[in-house]
Amino acid sequence: MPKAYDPRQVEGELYRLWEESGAFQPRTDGDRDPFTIIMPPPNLTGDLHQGHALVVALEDALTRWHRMLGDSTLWLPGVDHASLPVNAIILRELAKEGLNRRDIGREEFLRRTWDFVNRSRSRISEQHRRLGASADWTREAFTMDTQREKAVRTTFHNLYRDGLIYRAERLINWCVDCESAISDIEVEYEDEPGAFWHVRYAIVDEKGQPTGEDIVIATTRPETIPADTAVAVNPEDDRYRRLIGQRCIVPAGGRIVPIIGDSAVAIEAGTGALKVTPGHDPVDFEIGERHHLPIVSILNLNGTLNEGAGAYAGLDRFDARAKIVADLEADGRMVKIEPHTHAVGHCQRSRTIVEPLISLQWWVDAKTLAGPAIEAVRDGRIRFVPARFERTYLHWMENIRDWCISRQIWWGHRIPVWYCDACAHLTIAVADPDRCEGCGGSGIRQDEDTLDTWFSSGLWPHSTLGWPDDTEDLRRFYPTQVMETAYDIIFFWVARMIMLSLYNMNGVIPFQTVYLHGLVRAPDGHKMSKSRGNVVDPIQNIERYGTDGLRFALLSGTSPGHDQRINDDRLEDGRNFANKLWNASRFVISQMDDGFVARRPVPGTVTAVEDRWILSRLNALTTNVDALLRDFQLGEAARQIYDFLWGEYCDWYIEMAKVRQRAGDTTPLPVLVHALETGLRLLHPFMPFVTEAIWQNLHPFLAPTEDELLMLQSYPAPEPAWGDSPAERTMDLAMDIVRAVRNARAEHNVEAARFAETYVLAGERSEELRPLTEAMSALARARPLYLVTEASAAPTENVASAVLNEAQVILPLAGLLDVGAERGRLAKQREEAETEVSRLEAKLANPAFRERAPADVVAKEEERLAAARTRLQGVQGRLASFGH
RNA sequence: GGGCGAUUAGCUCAGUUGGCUAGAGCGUCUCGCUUACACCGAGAAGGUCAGAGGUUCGAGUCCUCUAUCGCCCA
Repeated sequence: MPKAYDPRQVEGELYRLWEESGAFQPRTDGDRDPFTIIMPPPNLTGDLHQGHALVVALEDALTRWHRMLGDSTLWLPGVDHASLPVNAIILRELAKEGLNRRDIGREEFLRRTWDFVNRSRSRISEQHRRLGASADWTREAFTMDTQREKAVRTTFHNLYRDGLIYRAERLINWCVDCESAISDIEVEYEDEPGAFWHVRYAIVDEKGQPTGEDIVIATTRPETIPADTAVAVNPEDDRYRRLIGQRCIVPAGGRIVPIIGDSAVAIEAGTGALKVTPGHDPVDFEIGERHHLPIVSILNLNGTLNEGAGAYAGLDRFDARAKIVADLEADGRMVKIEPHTHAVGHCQRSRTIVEPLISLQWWVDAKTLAGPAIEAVRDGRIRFVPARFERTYLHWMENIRDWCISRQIWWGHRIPVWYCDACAHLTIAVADPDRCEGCGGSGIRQDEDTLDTWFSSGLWPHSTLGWPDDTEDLRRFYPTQVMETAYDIIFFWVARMIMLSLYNMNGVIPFQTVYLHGLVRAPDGHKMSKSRGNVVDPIQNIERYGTDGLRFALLSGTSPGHDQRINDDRLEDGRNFANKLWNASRFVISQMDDGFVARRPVPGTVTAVEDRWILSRLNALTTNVDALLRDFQLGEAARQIYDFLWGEYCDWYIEMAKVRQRAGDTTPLPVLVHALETGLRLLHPFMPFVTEAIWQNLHPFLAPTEDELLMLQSYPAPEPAWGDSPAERTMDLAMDIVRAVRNARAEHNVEAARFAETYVLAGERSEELRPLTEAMSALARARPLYLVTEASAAPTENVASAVLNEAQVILPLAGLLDVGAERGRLAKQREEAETEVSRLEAKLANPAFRERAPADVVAKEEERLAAARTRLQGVQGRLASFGH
């Protein structure tokens, strides 16, 4: 084994070994519980980012853990066709050649897109492998492959049949840049500085002649004035109530419109009078419906104004605004322009301003589908981790609006609807039809539009398993156990998977637990994004720190639902941990000759205190990790394994074992091996490569195993028989003594290399410490080390000392003793002991505490007080020798 | 406007049924004999747990309010 762990030497080869062994595929032998995670499919737009790395780290950890528990474990990977983003990329490429999609036609456009997609797929799959993902690649799914297309068409067909999909002309969100409708949740509102333009509308009499009176409205969108079909005021508003029923002139275009009363008008906003534009505003659309107002549409799909805008036709929407404002000012119709910040809707993808307009689109009746989806979470069949996201989910579900699913782009699932030239019948089919289902005519045309990508990813938990076919996988692995994803796609994805899965799967939930992780942010706390230019490529991190270093950094910093920052320090720590483990293992392995087989220690036969201690600690760790993982606390589990391996196993146990081995005692070896091997198994789900690499080196010295891979060994289970609190108590004391000696030496500047005579005064606890004399002596560089029971057996002059609760450490330093420093040390120790004694005395003197606190807590505090008093007494004794 | 989250050592963060004398990594300072490891070892310094009230024998942990930052929804 090389002196330093080099991830590049082992990762690629180990991954091949794992994958070729077939271990990524679920084992179905025996009586195994299924454990399934369907991977959230990454977009095919580019490379994986740190968020994906976190997804892999978490899901792979859960997967490997369950595989080691012996479950029939399936982690099913896949990718998402991401219609709008991919479409945008292809359009951009075309634009470089001076082309648009209509120049090349649908077929050529799709050919180019598939080309891009295939390249992108293989890159993403390679990146997943670099991350160590133990996913079953034989089952990899793609939202656009034939099986998933069948699922999409079947779902569409059934929803239409049940009246849950319909086509209607409604107000939609139009993205000028994407040239498509988008759904409500793809619109992001941002506060932007704008203005309230106060515009004077002339009131007219029955003949349409101006009465000379005006009504002043305030609008944030003057360019929509030509589409006004009313002016509305609140009927409670005394200023305007008398005007209700009268009419006024729209100052651009000259249309005469009614003044209506509607309680949706906010009295205090603007002037309290609202122009009503049902064709271009959702609130106005509703007002229009209540008052049966005509709808005027003045926008073309490319963002220019149409002939409905009269003189402004042909102008771009932003130019039109400027022109209309200028004209109103010229006409004296502009009363004032008041700066005003308001929320402006942007397309999530293109960031351009979204235009509400009337359009004929396909819709899903989300309200109906939401019912069972709400129930499944309310009654606990599906639970969220962390639980607070249940409220987020429920609130959204309870206020859900119908979902616009048609997109006016070519990349995606083409809507499986065929219109007939001869009759009005719509043919909705899974397989392409060649004639109209209604009249049998052959003149049929498929709908030009495609479906929202989320419609296909909404089927993911069952479509990936083969639905609508009645497959073995579907029967075995549905419902899945865990859906692990980011909290920012609860509405986009989680909610829709629940709705569509319940619908398609006869009310059976898609997953039991929704585990939501936070965002991975840049070191400065900002969101990583391409536009910010602060995206870090996880593959670069892997090159520098190894996959395990990256994974450990991500996992140890994670706690459910919370964002985390990732920086080089954290990655370095992960890399260092891998190296530390590598070297500890190198040491252990170097202790064994060829042909040696480490027997597994058996509880009751292990006698050395330090052996009993490390095995007891190991059992405590195993017990904690088991509970933490069951509770999805992966970060805490990772940290505890780290603390055990580095802080207890390496720093103390190995060092103590060396002492015995140097004396020719070989008994620590099986314990060294067992604790290490168990630690490797515990850590494997978090750091798969380094643990497997070490295990492969360790394997020859282990009792034969059925499988030759660490990834297929069993996960350590708690073994209460290893619990040994007497050994822990003894070791705690021994470690305290060693620390106290080291501390005293350091403060008196005793040369590190020098062995110094040391007395340990431990009273009745001396006997249990005696077997550790040599260990303490070596670790504290205390030689000779006298373990004494009586204070009289130790010198008192010219000594440095430390007083612990149950022992004292005395170092005769003669000429080396810094008297001033020693006085200071002792005074500090006294102060600490005094504070502790008085704190505990006060607590125990409180009758309420004795009455109400549990007996074990009271007993513990009493013990502490007794110990603190002994300690104080000891320090005072020490100080006395200095004449205090 | 409504909801949620965060605020703990110089920095990044743990601390999940209230018992903590508040921890870790990094950074800082001191010292490094010891062939597993300098991607290391030993020691040290460093915190009124955002603020104010409250509940409780006991609050970093529960409740109320306030402040700052962030996110979601309207």
